[in-house]
Amino acid sequence: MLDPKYYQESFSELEIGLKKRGFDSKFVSNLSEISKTRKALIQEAEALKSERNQVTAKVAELKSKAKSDPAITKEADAMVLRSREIGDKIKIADAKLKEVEFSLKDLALAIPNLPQESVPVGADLTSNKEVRKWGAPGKFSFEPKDHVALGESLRVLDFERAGKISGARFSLYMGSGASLERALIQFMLDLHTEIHGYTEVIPPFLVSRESMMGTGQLPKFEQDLFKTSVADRDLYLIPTSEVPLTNIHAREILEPNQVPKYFTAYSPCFRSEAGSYGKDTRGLIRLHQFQKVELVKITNQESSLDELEKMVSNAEKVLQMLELPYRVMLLCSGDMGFSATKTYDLEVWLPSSKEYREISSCSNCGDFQARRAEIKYRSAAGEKPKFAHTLNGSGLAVGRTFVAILENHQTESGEIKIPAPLHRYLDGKKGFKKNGNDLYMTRQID
RNA sequence: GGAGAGGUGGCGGAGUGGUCGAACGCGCUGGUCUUGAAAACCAGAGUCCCGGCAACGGGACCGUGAGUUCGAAUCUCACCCUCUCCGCCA
Repeated sequence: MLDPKYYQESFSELEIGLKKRGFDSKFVSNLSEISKTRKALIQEAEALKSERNQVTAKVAELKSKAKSDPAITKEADAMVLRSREIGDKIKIADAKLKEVEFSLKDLALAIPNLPQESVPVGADLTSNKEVRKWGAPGKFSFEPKDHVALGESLRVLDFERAGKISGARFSLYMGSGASLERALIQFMLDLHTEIHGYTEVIPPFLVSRESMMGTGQLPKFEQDLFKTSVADRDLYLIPTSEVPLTNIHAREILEPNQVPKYFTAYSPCFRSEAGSYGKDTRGLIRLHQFQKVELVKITNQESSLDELEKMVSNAEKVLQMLELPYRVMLLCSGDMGFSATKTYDLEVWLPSSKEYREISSCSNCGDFQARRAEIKYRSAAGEKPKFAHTLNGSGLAVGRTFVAILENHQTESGEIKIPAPLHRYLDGKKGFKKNGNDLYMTRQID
């Protein structure tokens, strides 16, 4: 949610910002109209309430000294009648106000965050800017296979049987494949907690509608989510653990020494992928359920841009240690998610398709989510609370990291060379073989 | 699933129809005293909204929502949450 001052005072600013995100100006004029109506109704209702409060106080005073004095009793009765009249008017005014506030809130919740100054303006991904590149795509003396071919021949991925169990867009990791996925999770969590200073969390994977509102998945993107309705309860499967992590401090005021907060969590993520029929139907790239290690920060208003840079480098560190070539993209205004004010994507090199694919997305949401979820902090003891800034990023998408490792570290014989930082998690495990200082994932017998 | 108890300010805890944004205690902030600290004493301090350059004025908020009433923290109803006991369960 944006600062209401945008649609109460700074219409032009809002209009410019929303235009960058592809909204037309009719929306803004509608918003400012309703906002004016709201203010007028508040003033009307509050004037009435003020009057009633005065009358009511008078009634109390008269009654306390009335005893059986008929003159005073009569005056009090008159006051009661007057108050009743005002009360009726208040009811009408409040009802009107409530209606207007509902429609205002509806509109306000549908407005995306505005892009930060440094964000390039553009309608789609063609306007994204490459910020830097790390590593060079590997040279293969043979035709590199894609992860599906590799995974199936190694007997570590089984999409056919996953389909039998749950339908399209699900995966089954078997044996050393499952071990590798779990090792990646462990490696990422250890790196972020031990080196980067994040606190590990195991959050709920089902969340309330309110939490989804807080981070901006709802009300606009209901069709992207899986919902469960059991015993009169509506819960949503998390599309990312950004949702529970960011909501940890919802409706709280954090004290000065509590900010910034760094959280990391492993979680499965559930997405309906409605509207992406026919896109990435093969392999682990786009699934209804995938694993992710998430990074979330709750910061003060001054440092969030710096914190975003740090978060990006935290995610980059994972790719560097796993020796996976990647590039960093600064997303343009039209390609950013709903809640973001600035987003960097990390894209990893996939030799089979000879392209960079998104493996992490790190966003600064400014105070956009904090307004929705009511996350505040004091910059010093006794200071007025301010809205915090929230950031989130993948650190990394585990399934896609699995893909990148298979594809980038494959050998001619179809085995996978395991990067050194993963050895401590996999050395000696079934399905892996040692050769000198190197460790390889080998073909399994099924 | 069955039975019961309860949700009040940062915390503890009063308040059962009017002057209650809410006693009291702790904690917090500022001051006096002190070489400094502690103690003692004095003062202050919530959040949101509306108007105002501001000082300030007004409105709302005692789990949430509706209702009764001239007037609700207090009465009624619904919902949510927490806790205790029994049952079941990883």
